[in-house]
Amino acid sequence: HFFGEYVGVGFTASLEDRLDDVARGAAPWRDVLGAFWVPFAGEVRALRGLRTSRVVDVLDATMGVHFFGDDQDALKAKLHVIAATTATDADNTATPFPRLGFDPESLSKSRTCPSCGGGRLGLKLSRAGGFIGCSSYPSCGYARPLSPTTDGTEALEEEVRYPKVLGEDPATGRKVVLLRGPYGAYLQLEAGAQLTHEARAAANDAELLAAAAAHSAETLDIHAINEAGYAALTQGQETDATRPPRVRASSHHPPKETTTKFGLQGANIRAEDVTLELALDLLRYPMVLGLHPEDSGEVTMHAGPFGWYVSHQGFNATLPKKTLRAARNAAVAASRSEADRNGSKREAGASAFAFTEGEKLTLTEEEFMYTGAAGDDGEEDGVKGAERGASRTGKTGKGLSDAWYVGSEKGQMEGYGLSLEARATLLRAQYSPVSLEAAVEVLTKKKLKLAFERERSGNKKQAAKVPSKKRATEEKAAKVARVTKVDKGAKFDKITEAKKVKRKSSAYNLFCSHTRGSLAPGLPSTEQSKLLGALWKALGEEEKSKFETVARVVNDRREAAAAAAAA
DNA sequence: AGGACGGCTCAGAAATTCGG
DNA sequence: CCGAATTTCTGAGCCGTCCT
Repeated sequence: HFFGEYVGVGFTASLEDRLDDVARGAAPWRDVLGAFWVPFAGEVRALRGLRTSRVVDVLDATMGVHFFGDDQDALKAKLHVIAATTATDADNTATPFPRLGFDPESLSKSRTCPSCGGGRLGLKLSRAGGFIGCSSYPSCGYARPLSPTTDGTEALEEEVRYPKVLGEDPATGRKVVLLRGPYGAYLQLEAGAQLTHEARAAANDAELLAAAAAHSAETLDIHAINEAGYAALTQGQETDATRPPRVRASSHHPPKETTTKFGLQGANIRAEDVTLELALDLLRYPMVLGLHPEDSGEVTMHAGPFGWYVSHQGFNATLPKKTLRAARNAAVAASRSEADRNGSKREAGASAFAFTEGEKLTLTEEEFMYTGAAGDDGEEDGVKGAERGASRTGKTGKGLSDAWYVGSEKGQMEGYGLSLEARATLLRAQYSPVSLEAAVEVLTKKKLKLAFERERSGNKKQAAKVPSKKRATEEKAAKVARVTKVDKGAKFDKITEAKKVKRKSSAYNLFCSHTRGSLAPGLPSTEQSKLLGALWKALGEEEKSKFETVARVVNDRREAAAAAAAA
């Protein structure tokens, strides 16, 4: 519409012909390029005032048939409006190319905004590119990606509309919202209305009651504590062990009203899977797990862009998958036993989650859903497996998109998935906090590992300085043995285990370390190896026997040192 | 299978940047 | 200032080549 001539097939073909003329020497290149450039530059100048919004309008009109299924009549009507206003634009130099006003009624039905019902959908442009948005923006925030839909209805239902209000935190009444930031979806716990003094006092009293109950078996009257004073009540209670927790007046520390955020990307959660319950679970992080037994410093659990980790005194350690899985299973087991105690019906899905990958299990009717993942036989997704007469027993595993399923023994992914409710319960359990003990273990392990590495690199430097290489390796072996005694980490173990039993040095090995230094500096290691191999072969028997003698001595001493260290 | 070597990739975590 | 994304830095682990 703006450069019609230049995108035409004929234009390209004729320009190619003329360029061929230039190549043959039949036409001067200045004339050919000039014939193209002069009018082209003029058109570019003329369109300098063109607004992006106008281009978007025209794209909206012409592409509407693909995005919204606009009918041909609607398209014709719009093009008519474009033609009419283009003429007006040319005369109007003060405000060139004003925004087009399409007649919304001329547009197809699927243009109606599914969110507000009043606005019309259209092509919009953001920093990140094109998208489909509502004409009532900003009062209506509906948006969806630019993708062609045949009937529009199916795609719209799956779409998450931002901001999405998930609900309220029942404890505080603060709003829980799913938002979309520059880097993806994130959860936000809004700064709620300031609590009244009475509400704060009640909350504080409840907190104190809980603390008191945890400390002593007998229930304390919290109001009596406030009136009579802490000191009077604790008279006669001498030791730290019997002293109840410190009591502070409620009005002294009003709760902080800050918004809390949680990014979904790092936790690898899909926005459409987030329920209010899961959101509240996630917004508890960073969470205080407890106090470190050594120094009583807080141990906290966080979600970073790289995954879950625990922190203590500024020292971080990533939580291994094994630890997270253990936390999940513990949480599920706890909810199960609680349900059993209450005599109530077991929470749907709970029984399905107290498993580890590869375990055989039988699903209940509620948990079970046929997903039809394999062998498309025309069966509709979501049909209950029982209705299809399928077995509800199989091995658990993780399929595409990390969705849990129960499949046949051979893992053919017959597709006996978990119901949506069961899936939601599993998701929640997945983000259970780890125990303080587990966190401390992870932290301690990493500290030991770091200490081990520091010592090892320290020895390396020492070995470079001190001429006696043998002494350095002996020290290293001794330290490795020491660390191995206190730690049994997976990868860490591999290192220590490998180093503990030191392989014997061959005469060739000694020759290599002796000669390597005199090779040309900067020679690649593989080339060094080739050269050393050739040199070793070329070495006379007498020379070789010298290295063999040294090797015997070195190995004997190493053996003696290892025996001493073991004793 | 494993030791030696430097270079390389990968992953974890700290440091920095971004946006409201 | 805060939380999240991106960049930067560091160490682990692998590669390939020789011989035992």
